[in-house]
Amino acid sequence: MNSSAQEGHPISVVVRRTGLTQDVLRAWEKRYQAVVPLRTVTGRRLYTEDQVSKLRLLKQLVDGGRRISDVAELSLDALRSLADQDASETVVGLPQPAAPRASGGFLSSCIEAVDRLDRHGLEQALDTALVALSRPRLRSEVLIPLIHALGQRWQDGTWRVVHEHLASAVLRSFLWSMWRRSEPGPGAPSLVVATPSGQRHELGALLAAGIAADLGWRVVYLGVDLPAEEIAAAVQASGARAVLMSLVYPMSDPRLHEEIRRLRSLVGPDLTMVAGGRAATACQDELAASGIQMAEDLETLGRILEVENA
Amino acid sequence: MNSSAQEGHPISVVVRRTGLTQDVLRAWEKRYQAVVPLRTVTGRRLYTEDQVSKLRLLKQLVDGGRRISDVAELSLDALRSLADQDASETVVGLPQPAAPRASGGFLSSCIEAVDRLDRHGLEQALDTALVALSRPRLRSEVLIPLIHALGQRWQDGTWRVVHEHLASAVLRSFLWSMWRRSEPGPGAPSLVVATPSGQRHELGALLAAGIAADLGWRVVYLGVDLPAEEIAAAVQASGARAVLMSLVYPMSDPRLHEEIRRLRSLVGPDLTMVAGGRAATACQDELAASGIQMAEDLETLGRILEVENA
DNA sequence: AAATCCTTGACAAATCCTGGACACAGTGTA
DNA sequence: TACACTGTGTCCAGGATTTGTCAAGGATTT
Repeated sequence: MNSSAQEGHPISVVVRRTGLTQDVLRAWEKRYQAVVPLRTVTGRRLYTEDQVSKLRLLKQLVDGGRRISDVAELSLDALRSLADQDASETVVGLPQPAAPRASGGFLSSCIEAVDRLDRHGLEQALDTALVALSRPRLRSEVLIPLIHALGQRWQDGTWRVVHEHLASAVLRSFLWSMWRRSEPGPGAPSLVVATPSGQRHELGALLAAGIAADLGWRVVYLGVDLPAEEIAAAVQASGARAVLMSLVYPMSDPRLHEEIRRLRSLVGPDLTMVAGGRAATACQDELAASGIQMAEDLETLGRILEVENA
Repeated sequence: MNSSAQEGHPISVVVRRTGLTQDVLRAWEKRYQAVVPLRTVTGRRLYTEDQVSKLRLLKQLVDGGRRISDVAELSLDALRSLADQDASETVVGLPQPAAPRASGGFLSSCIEAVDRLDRHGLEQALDTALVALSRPRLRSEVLIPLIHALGQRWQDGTWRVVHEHLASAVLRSFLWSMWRRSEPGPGAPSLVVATPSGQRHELGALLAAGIAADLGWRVVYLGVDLPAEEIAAAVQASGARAVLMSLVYPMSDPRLHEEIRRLRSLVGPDLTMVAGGRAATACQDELAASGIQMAEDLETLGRILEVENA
């Protein structure tokens, strides 16, 4: 899966991706055995991907007010459900409905809920999937298929506009809350996420924002349909190191090309720019001409972001 | 409840989430055993989720004029029914007791965060206001002024489109999460919330949806910019007893009347329809002609919803 | 040679604890 | 009316624990 995961990450990478300092990392290891990384023969730490996830979760909980000594030794799963519980702060959690075993079950209960225009049901289905699945799997096996289903059934007339609207509203809020709590450390590089003028589809951008946040970026999320000048201004104001654009719909828009070119000239030739989404693959060549990297799928996106972060 | 109730919350978290001070927390524990948290081996308090809820309720009741010594030892259920009772009384009864704290500070920290394009800061400011203020006050003293400020500063050029986008995204998610968890009882009537074709402004609709949910409606939230046919279909599918529309921008749209009329004819003359928002007050007469009730402000909206619910 | 990483030990800022005192508003009593 | 009592939120002092950070001295990697 991940080429670099084979050897494990050195401590500096973990620092960047978690927002914790080296000292804290070592202190948590020594004092609570929060994570105990492997070592090279010469004693240097090598962290696995899972350990990085655990550390991110720990930081999230600690930032939320938990004591490190209380949560350090919990398992990854326990941490996830705790984090989820904290996320719904204000409320006494309702009993969790039984979790379907296969992830296909999650997807179909989502779809059925949309079918019934059952907002609450959809949210519950997503929530159960959230605690049951790892985030990459949640994205690739539930969220993305659901978004596709949305477009599909809207096109073939199975679903009305209301279905689409309702599901979008729920998904938007859900995707947002997946990353809103993650706060990267002070050294983390910033990334502006937006869609350019004419592009109205928000879910892809939110999905990408979540992935970036998971990888340790400080995400400046702008939303959809923004003129090049606005994006450039945000890049400037936030000192971003990269811009990420999601291009989905409409597929081919004459203005799109022009917008991209303008954006490139506004931000200068050195800024990293990445594009993903169906419409991006369609005009791959033009994008490449403006020095924009392509992310065909989520793994590619993850890989690009990881490289750029380093 | 969560069976793996894991570790509890340290006192600082409870302070943040209940709005009580550490001193009060300890005093209530020592003097009335209102809640008796577990302790770590070194004697630090660990509160469970249930205890936090109980403390919340206690504070609510005490703020409403009850004596802590009278309510401290009641069970969670008893407290809840008491709180319900109190709530229904204040609606009929005298005006609210004097405002405990100035809420202007919340608003200005929100605005400053938007100024800095600081998503996280804005979310934090809103979260603080959420625990400190009652929901009606939160809405009328923070959220609505903030939405107005948004429009204002966008118009006069103080803020760019990015500011507006960023703030909208945060607010949308915040407003949504204010009511998404509320689960109406089995008998609760349904209410469709949407904005008709041409109306793109979502925040008002979300605000209204929250109020309705607080009043016990089962809210079917459809989002913005929906043709009359779609709204009608949703009414049908969900068996809604009423439709609520938020009309904000654009102020006067020739299509609007037509849409409204069409919607009325599609759903039949008996369905309750309510409209609110700036654009609604502008074309009051036309709306009345279609048998639509006006909600000039949030209190009016609340009153209408309460009557219709009965 | 510069950058990265390691360990150990120590420090200081936060956080939390207890017991006790105090101020103030009602409330009942002389 | 004056006075004492009670309930309650707040404050303080003194002490313990928790936790992030730093420095020193040395090894490894680039």
